[in-house]
Amino acid sequence: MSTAEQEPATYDPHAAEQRWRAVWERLDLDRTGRRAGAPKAYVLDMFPYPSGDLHMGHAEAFSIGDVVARYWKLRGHDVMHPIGWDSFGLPAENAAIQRGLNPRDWTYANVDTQVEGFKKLGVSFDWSRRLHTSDPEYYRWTQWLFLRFFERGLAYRKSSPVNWCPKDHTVLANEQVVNGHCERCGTAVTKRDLTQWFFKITEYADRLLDDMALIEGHWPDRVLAMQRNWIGRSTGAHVDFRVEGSHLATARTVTVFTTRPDTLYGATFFVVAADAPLAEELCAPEKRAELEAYREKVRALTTIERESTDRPKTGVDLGVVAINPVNGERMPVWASDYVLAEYGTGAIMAVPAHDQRDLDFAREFGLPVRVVVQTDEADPAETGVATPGDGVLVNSGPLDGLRKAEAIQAVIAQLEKDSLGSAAITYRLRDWLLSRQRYWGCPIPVVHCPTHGIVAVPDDQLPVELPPLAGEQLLPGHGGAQGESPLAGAAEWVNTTCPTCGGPATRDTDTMDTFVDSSWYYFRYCSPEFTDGPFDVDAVAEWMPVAQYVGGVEHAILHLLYSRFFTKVLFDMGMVTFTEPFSALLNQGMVINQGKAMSKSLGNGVDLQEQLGIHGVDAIRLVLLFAGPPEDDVDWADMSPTGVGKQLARMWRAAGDAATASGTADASSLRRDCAVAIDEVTRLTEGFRFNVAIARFMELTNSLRKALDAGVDGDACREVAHSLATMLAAYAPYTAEDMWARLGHDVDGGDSVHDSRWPTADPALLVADTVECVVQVGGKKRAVLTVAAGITEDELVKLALADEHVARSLEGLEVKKVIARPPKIVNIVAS
RNA sequence: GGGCGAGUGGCGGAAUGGCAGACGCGCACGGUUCAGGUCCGUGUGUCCGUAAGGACGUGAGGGUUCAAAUCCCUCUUCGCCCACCA
Repeated sequence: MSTAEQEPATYDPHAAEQRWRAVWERLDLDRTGRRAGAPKAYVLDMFPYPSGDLHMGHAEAFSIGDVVARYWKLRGHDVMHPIGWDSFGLPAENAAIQRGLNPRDWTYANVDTQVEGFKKLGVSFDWSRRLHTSDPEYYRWTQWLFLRFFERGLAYRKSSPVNWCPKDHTVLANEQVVNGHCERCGTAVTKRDLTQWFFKITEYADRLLDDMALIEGHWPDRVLAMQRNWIGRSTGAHVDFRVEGSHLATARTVTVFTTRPDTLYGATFFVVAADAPLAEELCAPEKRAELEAYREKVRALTTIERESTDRPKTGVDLGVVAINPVNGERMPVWASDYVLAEYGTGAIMAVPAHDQRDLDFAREFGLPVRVVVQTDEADPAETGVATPGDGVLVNSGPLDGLRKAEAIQAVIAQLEKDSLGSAAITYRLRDWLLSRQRYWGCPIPVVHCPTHGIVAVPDDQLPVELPPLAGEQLLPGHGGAQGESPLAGAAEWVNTTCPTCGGPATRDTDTMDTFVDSSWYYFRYCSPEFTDGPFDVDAVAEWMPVAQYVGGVEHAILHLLYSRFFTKVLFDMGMVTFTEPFSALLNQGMVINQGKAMSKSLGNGVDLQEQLGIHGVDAIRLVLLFAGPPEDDVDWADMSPTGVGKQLARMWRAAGDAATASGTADASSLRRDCAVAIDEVTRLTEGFRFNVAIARFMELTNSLRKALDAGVDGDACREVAHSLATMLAAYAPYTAEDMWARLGHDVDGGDSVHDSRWPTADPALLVADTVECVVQVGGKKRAVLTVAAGITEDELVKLALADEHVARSLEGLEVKKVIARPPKIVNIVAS
């Protein structure tokens, strides 16, 4: 008879949530520093944007982070697990325009909702460190940091093409451009030149690449690969070409970047970016009109057209010639949009035989093709397929006979000797465009003075606070010129005095990209109340770098790259002693439904609050963790919160039964199962294999259930229930606490499972006396023997050959070879 | 076009050179129950067989090995990232 039948109490997740949440708050279990003197661990979740109430994706992400934080707490560490909000940003502004509000009201109301959501979810945050990037106390220091970057020459202004919506007459952030269309009105987006603020992240390109060695193995390879790809370091050479034309008084030197200097003798024409000033400068007078028309056409191209891959090549012959520095050959100079102004030098030597794009262009305009690297492939001029591979150099003067790599070295050496070029490295990474013509962001703390130009606002006048605008005042361009921030319309705020001369001046009306705010928030958590700087350097030295960062892969490039950049600048400023902010990174996948991202338009969203109401917090947390490896996407349609709820109830009942168990039967098997479970769950938790760890909880529960029903020694059952509850505390905090209380602990009096210690497995129990040994014949399993763990190879082989199943398989065959790996496996080869 | 990753039962997934399918969902059957959207138990890759047992089996094909889901090669399908980056 099952003891469960004598137990009237039933598992009630909702009652547990209410009860323990209040007790935990009173006990203040999650305050950083409660375990003073213990090893420190900074566990960080990517902070949320206050878009509304928490959804299933938040539940998964923060459940993962919480397992990590709770695990290290149970291991006795002093854990800092903070929370805050990335609370500047567009949605607040759009909502405020719609409702005639100030974005602040919408934002902080949503934050309050999410705070309640996290508390209900039982995430073990240290609430005392809470911050919001839109608080003046926070953005004061964002501005302070901006000014330090400005002083170091790392923040600068230049004219740059930006996304422009011709209907709304406004600048759009990249995030507002959806498939080449304006998010707001659906109009196709074009480019427009405006003066913008930039951070000089390119100056750190090499360090961003090289320092990856410090985090390799602790960050997902995928993320590092994406960053490497994004930075895009190419090695090659700069080569100087003289450009001559009747209208050019003296020959103009134009430098190109190439990764294939070995193909220099194969250059048959020269191309400059059509939208670069260089094109205009070089253009012969009689071609001016044609070039202007072409540039107009290119500018009018929508982002979609621009990005279409196999658009035919277009261009204009500029009517001037470029002179190949190695052989004096004269070649035509064209302008085309397939050469990018922002990459390399904005000019290329075209080698159609060995570059597909150049070949496409040459075929479009009937330009010559000359093979200079002999490969196995057919003639590109005939096939239309360029041959970029390795081969032997031909038609290349002194390079003839060399192979590609040798030729690259040789030609660079010669160019350097003749001062016609040099080895060079180019990056795909661009400087970070940080200004936004929006209201709800951190104001850029400079003023524009007619006499002194751009003047930094003195530190003691920070923060430059946002004026309170609301509703229609937030419309793009409101009160200002086209392409200006709504702040331009706030005359009282804009008009100020120059800090240098005291004369009339105007404030910069742009605000910063919200990625600036989020590039340093994890430093602020270390000393959130600090008023003498963005952070207390001692507190940061104590806690950072972050031991474990958890967040979505959607931030693989921007946020994580920017944060790494900020950390390196802070290092250069002497404010921190490390160069990488996040020692380890875990990217969790998304929660999808029926194979697709949950969304309102698809109508496949699953309401988190509703699910929590039905199944309870722990069942939802656990089902999300159990669904698969944390880095994979998990599909809600594949999950069974009911099933997981039953499992939790089963664990809960087992704990209750164990509390009063009075059996006396042999407990060795149960103890061994428990030791193995502890050992594995420990490793699995540390390796983020939460789904498998949960499977082990279920197995251990099955063992305990059987033991209870079989009348196994009561003390042993209680011990196992304690171990189970303690480990479960990291995964299902409410249920674990309930189990703990049922096992006789006075939680209200301060004896919480979350203050207990992770169990350790008795090593003696992990070593089994007997082991199952598989015997194979020709690789096929024929028998399973139970043998002593310490069996010798000879004994094992003897036993194996003596087995009747084995003997039968060997009938009529001759044993050729026996491979034995005692005590686990024997393989007999026979024929 | 380039880069990276993945393909295992009806489903989510385990196993990273040594018993394929742990654990769970689903399903079937039995017990308990007035009842079951409860609990307890048994079974559940496919095929042959009443069974014992056997054959086959990790996208396809080949290779390495006593032994391959796992390592190597070719192909294929899917996913993600970047994309006229010289």
